Amino acid sequence: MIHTLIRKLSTAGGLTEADEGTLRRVSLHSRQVPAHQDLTSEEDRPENVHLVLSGFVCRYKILAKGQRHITALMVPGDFCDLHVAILDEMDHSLGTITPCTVVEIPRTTIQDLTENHPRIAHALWWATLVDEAVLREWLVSLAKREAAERMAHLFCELLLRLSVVGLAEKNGYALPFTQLDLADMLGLTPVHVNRVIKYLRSEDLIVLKKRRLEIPDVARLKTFYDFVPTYLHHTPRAKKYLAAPTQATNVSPRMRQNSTHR
Amino acid sequence: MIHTLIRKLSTAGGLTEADEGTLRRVSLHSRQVPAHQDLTSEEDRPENVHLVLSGFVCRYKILAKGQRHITALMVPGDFCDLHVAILDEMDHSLGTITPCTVVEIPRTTIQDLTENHPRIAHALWWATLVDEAVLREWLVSLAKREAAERMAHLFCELLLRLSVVGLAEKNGYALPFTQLDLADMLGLTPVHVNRVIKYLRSEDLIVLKKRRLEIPDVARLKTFYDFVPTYLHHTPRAKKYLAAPTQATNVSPRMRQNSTHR
DNA sequence: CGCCAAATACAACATATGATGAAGTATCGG
DNA sequence: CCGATACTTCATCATATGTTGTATTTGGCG
Repeated sequence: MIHTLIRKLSTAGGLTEADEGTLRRVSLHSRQVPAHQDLTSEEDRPENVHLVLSGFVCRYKILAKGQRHITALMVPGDFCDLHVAILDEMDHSLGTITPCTVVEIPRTTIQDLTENHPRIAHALWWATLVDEAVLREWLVSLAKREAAERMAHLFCELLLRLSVVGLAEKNGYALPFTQLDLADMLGLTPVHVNRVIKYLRSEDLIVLKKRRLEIPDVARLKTFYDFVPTYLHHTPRAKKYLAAPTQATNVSPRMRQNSTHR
Repeated sequence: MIHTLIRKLSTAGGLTEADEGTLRRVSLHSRQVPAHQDLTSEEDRPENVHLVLSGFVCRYKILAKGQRHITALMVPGDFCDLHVAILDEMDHSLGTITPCTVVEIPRTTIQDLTENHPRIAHALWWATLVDEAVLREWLVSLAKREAAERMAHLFCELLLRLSVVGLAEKNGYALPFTQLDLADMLGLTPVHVNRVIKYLRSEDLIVLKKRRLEIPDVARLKTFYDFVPTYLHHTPRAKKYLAAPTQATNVSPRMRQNSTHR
């Protein structure tokens, strides 16, 4: 189970076997959390860091009008809040989307890791920065990509991230989100999410049923929706999945944009 | 000049006079950079960290279609890339918006600071986390706030951030952006930025001329556009500026939204 | 098995924002 | 002081996405 963390951090660079042992030891005691439950909520001052071993966790904010927006997605192997202990209060919440297995690691343990295990410290730093890079990419998506592009982009990102921890096959993976969850990630209405899914299906760009996503031609999806995975900062090991585009067949121009300025 | 950094970091918590001296020494050698010039660009592997002493710097990405999106704004006292040395390559660029005074600090110096000056290290961590919090807030803005709200939110944020470093008066500050710059931050068209400015003016919410912004009634703007500054994690010292809402007068419903779901 | 709640699907209409183009108005170097 | 360039302003039209409401399907659970 903990393999996910180790697999992920290994892509960052060298961990020794001793390091891996340390990580295993630190995350022995996990607990199950049901779906739709908060791990921490706004204005908490959390003492523990959360590591996801299985399931999906999201970081979200609730606006004045009661709308939820999901600012980040944590998959197995991801830390949720490696950092936040430094700030006085949380400015967001963490909640499960699916049932999850989660490890709670005391701040002091993290401090020990960063002070006495330089390679682990470096790997944790790396993970934090990648998270931030993903956040920036989501920002750009919201700002400049239209709905279909945004959704395709998310699907490609997840394919890569899940591949790294062994949770995706060559062109498919379990996607346990409701359309409302997707709406709250993509900044769309549930209705429009439905429309876009319908469109992507009609173009044979995705097959989505029973909470499982298949991408028949990854390169095609990637090419047409401008997915450039550098921001994920993964090493070649993961790159084999979303490889160079084959020459792609065409996608009808509707639901795509070729405007010069947006 | 360097006071801006010290003022900002002091809001995070205690720096001793020795710490301040250290910071001053580290940032002695600044250089002038003209407007519209890159400090680093994508795919660089930068060796120096940039600290802004005067002027505005932005972090931006260029999309496949040539569009620019600005993901972050650095004002005097802000570091641009405290971190990025850990990743293999930059996934974005840094460019000046106005002429700037910038200090380039070698990575090794930063390492020394974080290893041998615990209070400074803590303050730098804090600054990094606040930057990330701002990024999340921008994400939410793009996802759920309509154009006018988004712009008002940005103006409020800048009032606070600039106040902290002594670059804003009680309800105004220099705003040296073109409408195109604003468009690239807010994820809007320049045309629409113009429309929104026109609207905010017509409601007497802002006075914007000669690259200077005045906010006649800060509380009113803040209230009607749902600005909650906790995400900036400023201590009471700064809070005096955007204080509790007085009872606010009304804003016409056009250009505002009261939908339940977006 | 069958019920109930939740999730999906779809249609019709409303609107915020984008696209384009063109006319004013600053700004700045020479 | 001039012209060139960039910026602002505005009008018109186009469209992606939101809104509302309802029907259908799915899935968990007694």
